[in-house]
Amino acid sequence: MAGPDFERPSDFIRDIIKEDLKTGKYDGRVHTRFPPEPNGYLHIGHAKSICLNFGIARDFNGLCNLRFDDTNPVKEEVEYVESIKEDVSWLGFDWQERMYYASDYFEKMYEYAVRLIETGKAYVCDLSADEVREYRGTLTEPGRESPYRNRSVEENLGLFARMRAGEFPDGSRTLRAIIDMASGNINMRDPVIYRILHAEHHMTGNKWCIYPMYDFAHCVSDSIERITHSICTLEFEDHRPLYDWFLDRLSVYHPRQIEFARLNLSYTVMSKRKLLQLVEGGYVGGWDDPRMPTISGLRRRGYTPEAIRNFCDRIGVAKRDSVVDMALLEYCIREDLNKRARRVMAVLRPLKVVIINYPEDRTEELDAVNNPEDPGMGTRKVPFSRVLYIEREDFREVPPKQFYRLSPGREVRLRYAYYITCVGVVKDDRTGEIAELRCTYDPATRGGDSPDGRKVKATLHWVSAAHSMEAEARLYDYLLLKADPDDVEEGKDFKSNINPGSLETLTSCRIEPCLADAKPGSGYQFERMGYFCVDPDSTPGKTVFNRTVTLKDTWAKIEKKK
RNA sequence: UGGGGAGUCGUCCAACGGCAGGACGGCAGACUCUGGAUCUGUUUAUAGGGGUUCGAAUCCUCUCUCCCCAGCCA
Repeated sequence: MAGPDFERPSDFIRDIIKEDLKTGKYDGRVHTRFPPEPNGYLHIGHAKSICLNFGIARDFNGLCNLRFDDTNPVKEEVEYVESIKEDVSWLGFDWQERMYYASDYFEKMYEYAVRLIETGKAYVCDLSADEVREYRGTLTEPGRESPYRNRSVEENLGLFARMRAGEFPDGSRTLRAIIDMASGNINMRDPVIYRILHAEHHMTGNKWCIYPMYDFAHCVSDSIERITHSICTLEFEDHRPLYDWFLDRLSVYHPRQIEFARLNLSYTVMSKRKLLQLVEGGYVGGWDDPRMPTISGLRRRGYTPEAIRNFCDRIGVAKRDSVVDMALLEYCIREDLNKRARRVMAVLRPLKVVIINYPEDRTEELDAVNNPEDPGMGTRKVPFSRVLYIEREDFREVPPKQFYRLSPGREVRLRYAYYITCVGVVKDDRTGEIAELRCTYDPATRGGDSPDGRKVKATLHWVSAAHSMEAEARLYDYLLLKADPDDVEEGKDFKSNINPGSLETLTSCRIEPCLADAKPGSGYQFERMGYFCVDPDSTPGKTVFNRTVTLKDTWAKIEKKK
């Protein structure tokens, strides 16, 4: 895969790896892994981790595994496994034959747990969940040792085997590590290694009724796969001593855990819990709603893998909490689409224009450039006739200062067509709304240039009324009104910041005939309006477009300032 | 008030004892058959106090602020 189109800066993780390579720590190997739990959809924050892990493997000639961290059967489903696989490969990464499940290692993990018991490092505890909590102590007070902590190895072995055999109900017993109930690090206060869960697992079915906890399963999985650098997010920093403790007591291959700051993006939310609230509360249409920061949402919105990868390269990797500006994500997709998207004319809010000096029965085919950034994309023919549509916002009966589009008496250019001058405004008798514009055209300006060299200040996009097709456009705006969605009044939550105008649906758009063959997923630039892509909701009768992102709009900015 | 982390332009990331730099955003201008794109200029930062040093964002020290941890979740 091609790298970014700018020099990728190093980062503290790559620096560590370079150092390890220099000292021969892992015999020159670099092996990472992306370890999602299949309990939800991937989002842009996961993309950061995917790009980091797979990117490091690529940069250092190493390998990156895809591993499903599926140790909690009550939350995990195959549906999520499928969507995660789709999203990772859509992003452009390839785990080759190395797709694993933590559940692949359940037998090995059981053996390792037995070994811990045998070496006096683990015990079966009969305390209930509530009691364990009570015994754990608090952030400032040490915990107390469980009364079951001193059971004999034989008794522990017997009890653990019976846990596996299904002799005990859920929650009645756990296997715990013997570490230090007075540790300032609460993770070290005899953490649970196995719990009893009589639940069907998406991979192992009913084979198991005890399941390992994350801290145990994760380090063991990394060790089994001979991962060199186990990269995770900051909240696991406290867990590193435990990660190291297990592998040290087990005397097995020991990867190095490195933590980095997760991605936060302004004007959106990233936690699975909040995303789920948006879906279940009906605030969005689903996990792949184009307003969602999920990979599937971004894909449907028209984002490309290239743009997302480039974004992940640009945001960098560090250990400090941060919030990346949504404007950077938008910059990345504009940058990508500007180079590749075919230009096309589409009128979102049509205003009828009659060219009164143009023959009624005439149609011309005008040449239009498909992408000025890439001449190789060629040209196309656009039909022109007496009755046209232009964008309603491109006409003002009383033009404000700095508005230099169409108004009575003013001349503008219709892109690739002619100069036209507005000579009349027809209004609806009842509503007073502008129903139609009367214009004249200058036949000498065919193609859009005037032989006498006179200038016009504006160029408008347009479509021929008779030749254009109807389409629907869905215009998206930020899902949340505030850059920090959690900035709310006392007693309220982020949902009070939901943007009621995050979706505007336009059903009477008029599009150029060349869009007749537009396929779902394909992206276009609607000249002057933004980048759009075809939504899967499209039917043969009506194409539905999602606005991926607007173009930078200087006029909109001027108007907003007033 | 326990433990673990982190503080650099508005935002994100660099600088690893030697001129605080880049990107995005903002502002201004040039150019333009997209008020797009492109190009140019510009704005603004080392949390605070002490110390070491010829020289400190970087080393030491004290202080302050922010984040994470009390699931049989990951």
